[in-house]
Amino acid sequence: MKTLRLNSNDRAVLLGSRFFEKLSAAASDAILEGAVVSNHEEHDILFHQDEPVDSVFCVSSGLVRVYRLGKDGREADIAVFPRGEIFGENAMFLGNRATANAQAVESSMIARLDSRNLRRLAEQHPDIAQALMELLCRHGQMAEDCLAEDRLLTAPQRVASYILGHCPDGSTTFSFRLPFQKNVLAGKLGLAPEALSRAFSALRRSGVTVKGRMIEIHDRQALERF
Amino acid sequence: MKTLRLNSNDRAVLLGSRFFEKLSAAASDAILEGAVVSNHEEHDILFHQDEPVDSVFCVSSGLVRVYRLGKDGREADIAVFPRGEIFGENAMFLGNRATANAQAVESSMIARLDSRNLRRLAEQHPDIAQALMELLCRHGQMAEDCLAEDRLLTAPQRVASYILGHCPDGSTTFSFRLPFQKNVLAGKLGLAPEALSRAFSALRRSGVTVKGRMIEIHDRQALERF
DNA sequence: AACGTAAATTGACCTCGATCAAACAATTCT
DNA sequence: AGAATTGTTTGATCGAGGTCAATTTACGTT
Repeated sequence: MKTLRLNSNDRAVLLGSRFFEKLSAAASDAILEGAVVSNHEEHDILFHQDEPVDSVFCVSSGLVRVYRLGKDGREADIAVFPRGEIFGENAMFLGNRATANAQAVESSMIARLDSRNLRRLAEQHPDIAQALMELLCRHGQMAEDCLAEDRLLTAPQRVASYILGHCPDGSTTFSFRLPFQKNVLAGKLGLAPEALSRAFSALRRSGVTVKGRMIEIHDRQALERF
Repeated sequence: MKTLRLNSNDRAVLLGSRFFEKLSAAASDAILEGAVVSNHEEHDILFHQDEPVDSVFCVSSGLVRVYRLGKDGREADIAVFPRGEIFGENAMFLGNRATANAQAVESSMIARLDSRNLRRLAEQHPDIAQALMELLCRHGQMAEDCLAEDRLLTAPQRVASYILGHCPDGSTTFSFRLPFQKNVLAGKLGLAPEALSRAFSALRRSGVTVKGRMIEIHDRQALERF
């Protein structure tokens, strides 16, 4: 695993992300100043819960899973971050300790921004502070959404909700490719892989076709009713 | 329900809260400038999901439950806020729309801070922005903790974890009074009241005594092992 | 194309917690 | 105090989803 400065592709990915979109080029440059990027193989651990962490992380390519460990060794996914997403920012506000584990789900390029630098910039530039607040808020919302879905929806309903989240508003029929293995989707939805599989086959009766990673929806309404 | 300016007691409660603790008196005064407080009866709804909200809320006295509604009418608690806690700040960053419902669990005094004012202050004062970021982070963590516990722990384990959260570090034996009805605790832990009841009786075998709202722990280790 | 490995599916079983109903306890009200 | 209301516990039943084992399918490699 080598650590390098960002190349132009890394920069482009990060700058195109939600976090940077409202920031000026100058502000973005200041944040990325001194950032490094490193390559991680599938299953590599990026940080462990309770470990000191003095960076904020950003997925330049690949996929990262953030999860907690139960004392029996079972794992609970908190979030899954695809290319362009920032994660690990919580440690910045909690004594530089990670509150979860992070693992590369596939071979990934991970950028690291120095959190001291970011904190200093946030003090000086209200728009950076604002961007950070929006990031924290989005991540809080993600967790709340997840919690509410876990508590309110059955497995097939959660899967239906996930699919609908990928459906453009107007269309009644559409298809898309899962951005990761079903494995990972199951974890993200808080399900065992077997349960995800059964959920898909339950949805088949409502016009959902699954072939490998391809998902086809034939009747949006039926899904919404589910 | 009358709306008034804050009295000295309200101010004292808010200023003693986590959010204000690191802020200067001047900063706190500026935030509380124009704040109003109103009385709400048990079960009063403070705001509904998707409704426009242009305040940040603070519990001056009483108890507030934040929850989402499933389409079948079932409710899932996201968080419960006791006296001194701030809530509803998410709407500030999401187009002034509430992402959940909030309800007074008991007769409560609720302070309302103007969110435009707060946003403006955060732009001008880095320490206020910092306090907001810490608030957002704590609330995000709360949701993540909850999610992880839901996914990793059984009902009795969640209850044990809740009890241990109230146990001072050193002591092996101690007791405390539940800060709200079992009803509410059940919701907070994502359980039906019956399940909470059964969880308590399962813990009885591990040295937990429950009499009304009083909880007594006789063997901390046993609880931790559970 | 064929092989080997890893992922996904299916079936059988079992546990946990939701739900419904009823008994019981604790408050509040008169 | 006694009645009425509300909260809590207990019992019985049921269904959702976890786990384990056995296939089947998909995919990367040669």
